[in-house]
Amino acid sequence: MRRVAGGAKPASARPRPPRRRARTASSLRDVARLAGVSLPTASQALNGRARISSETRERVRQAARRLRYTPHAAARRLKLGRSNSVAIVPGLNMTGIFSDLFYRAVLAGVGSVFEEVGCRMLIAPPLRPSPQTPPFVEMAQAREVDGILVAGVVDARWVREALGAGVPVVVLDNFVPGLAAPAVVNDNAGGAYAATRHLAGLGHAQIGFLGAAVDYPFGRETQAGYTAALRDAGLTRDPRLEAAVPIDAGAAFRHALDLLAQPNRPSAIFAVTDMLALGVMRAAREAGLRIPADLSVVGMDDIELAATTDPPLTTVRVRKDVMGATAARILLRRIAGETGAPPVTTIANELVIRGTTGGWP
Amino acid sequence: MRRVAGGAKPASARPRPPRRRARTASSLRDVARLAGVSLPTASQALNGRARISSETRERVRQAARRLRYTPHAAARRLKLGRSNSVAIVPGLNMTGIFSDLFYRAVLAGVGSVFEEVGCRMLIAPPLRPSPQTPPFVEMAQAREVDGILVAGVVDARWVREALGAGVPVVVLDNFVPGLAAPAVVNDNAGGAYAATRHLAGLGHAQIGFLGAAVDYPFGRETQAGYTAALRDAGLTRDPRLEAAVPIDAGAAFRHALDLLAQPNRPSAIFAVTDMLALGVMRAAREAGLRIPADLSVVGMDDIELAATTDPPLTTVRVRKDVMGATAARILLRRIAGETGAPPVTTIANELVIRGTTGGWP
DNA sequence: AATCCCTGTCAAATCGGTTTGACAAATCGG
DNA sequence: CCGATTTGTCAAACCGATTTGACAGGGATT
Repeated sequence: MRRVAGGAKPASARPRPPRRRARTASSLRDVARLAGVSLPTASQALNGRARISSETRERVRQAARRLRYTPHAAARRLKLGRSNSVAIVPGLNMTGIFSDLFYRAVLAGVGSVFEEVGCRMLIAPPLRPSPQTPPFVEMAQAREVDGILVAGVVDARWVREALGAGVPVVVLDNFVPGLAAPAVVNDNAGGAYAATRHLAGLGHAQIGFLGAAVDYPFGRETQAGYTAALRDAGLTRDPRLEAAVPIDAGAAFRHALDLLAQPNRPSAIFAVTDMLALGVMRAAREAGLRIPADLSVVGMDDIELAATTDPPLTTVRVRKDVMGATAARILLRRIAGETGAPPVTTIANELVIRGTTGGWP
Repeated sequence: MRRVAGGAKPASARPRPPRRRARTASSLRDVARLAGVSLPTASQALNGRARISSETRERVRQAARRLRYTPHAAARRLKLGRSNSVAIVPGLNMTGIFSDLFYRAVLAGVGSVFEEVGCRMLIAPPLRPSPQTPPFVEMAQAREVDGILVAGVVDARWVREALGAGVPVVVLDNFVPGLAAPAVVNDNAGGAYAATRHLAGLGHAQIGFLGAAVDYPFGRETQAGYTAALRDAGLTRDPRLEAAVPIDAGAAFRHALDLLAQPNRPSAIFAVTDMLALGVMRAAREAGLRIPADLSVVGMDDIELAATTDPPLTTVRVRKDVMGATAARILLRRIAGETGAPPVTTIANELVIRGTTGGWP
């Protein structure tokens, strides 16, 4: 190859120029130099409790301030062995960390706690029903995070893998028996029971149930609460009044239309989430039924929306923020080395009576 | 103090036992040892393109697999100078990263891009109107993240500070002129224009406007679009038909009641966000007006909710996911060193005509 | 005056990787 | 058969901090 005078940029051939860094942040070394002390002395002056004369300490502090010194995060992490951050893992039943009205509120509670203690929150890619190792496990193995908070349904196998890497895990809204990770759950059964008892107390005898698939604990627990309430109220179950649907207002709408089209239609419906209850309300409008005169509706969750529907929705308020904050605090304790957390913490909820429930007949 | 025999746990006095690590993850050194090669050879075999015999490479790979080796995140970051992660900063106008219907959709778009390239998302604590240095600036100075994505309103001063630390910044939904950080915004003026023209085209002459405070660009831009559309349609502005309100359905409800109580009430209202439009719809019900027969309503954003109201809301669809994804891609390019991004990227939106708008009279 | 104990500072090791350059062995061309 | 090149491996330096232990100098004690 002919070399053009001046060089056809043999960039890779000659030793690369040291590429002066864009605007290199100052390191502890710079601070030490400016303060006229050695590097370890500067370190001690800034955060050590070692024997440093107050005069030196002040000099180092000023130098650090002048240079806008902030310790390099990765360097500290490497040396200290802590990353001061946790991973938030959206579970299999979440559509996405930012796309779920329920978990969003839970995570607000989580966030407030971690923010308070200065712990970073890393949003892990949402779980997928694939046999591949999910990213959060690799994050654990890479010690990228000090702890992991899983929100929702997760394959126990991966949790064990993460625990095996020595990183504590707390599971939100999903108790897996036998797992060495504490869980924080809502009292789903209790909530369903309270909602159903409320309707029975108003005189309803035909109480419909719009539940979730029973292959998730949530589906089973709400089902159980509903059934127990019927029994305690002296009512008999009628399978024609019950349906299991995906958690989706559209699906609820269609199933509710079916329920309401029956000759022996329910006079009240308990839907296990507010989104489902919204679908029921839409179906009632469609069927020409007035709420609550012709049909009572109770939801569960108390998403913000619930208070502004027409009429406002009676619902079981799930303490989403408390769930989140509790899980966060448990995780922080685990990270700190404490082990004495109960395997499950159940958060009680509260019936909020608004405008969609009324007496019958 | 009397010491009880057996000791009142002088825990802090005696040297803590070395606390053997829970189950120490394997390091590259272990892999090298198992494979019978030196440490740098193992490194090269796993990810270098250097001259390693394929036999050795395979041996190292197997050893790594056997030991479930995952490189220590902090160590790589320190050496490579990249953290492979970005900070998401909730702006001043966000109630919280998880509590805002609009930004939530934007961030879903952001997330999909970063997830695809394996870039971690760190949720920075939300900005507060305080003079203190916000955490995201420290994250930049600590090189904790490679880039910063600010969602919403932010003090230009802090953005400059972060840029000064050499960390690229992209601002979402808020263009600050003169800032060396590219912005991605919605065409607010265009959307307001389209909405207003739509109403004018239906024959409405009294078009009300529920806007936002004009001290944010969003308020000014929508105001401008509304005004221009009136002018182009040959209508005259009437200040009694306009109101500026906080972005909040409750506030919209109250202001809309006032607008509708006037003798010369609007026959149509354009509200600059869907949440406001929901408030207007509630106010119309309260005032006994049917939609769209007595009052047409147009919103803006097209939050999920908009399609399920009764009747479904006509609105300006903001391409929230596109905004997010675009901003993410621009940031990635900035991180890679490219500088040729336009200072503002405006995302066009689209009028979605549903059931809340009708002809007049 | 000799010994001892503090006090304040710094040299050196470490965390777990990546990268450069040196070196020995193998291969090649003439 | 010799020098040049290529190939495969490893020693050493480095990223930016923290922490341990050594050391010099000054004051108190005997």
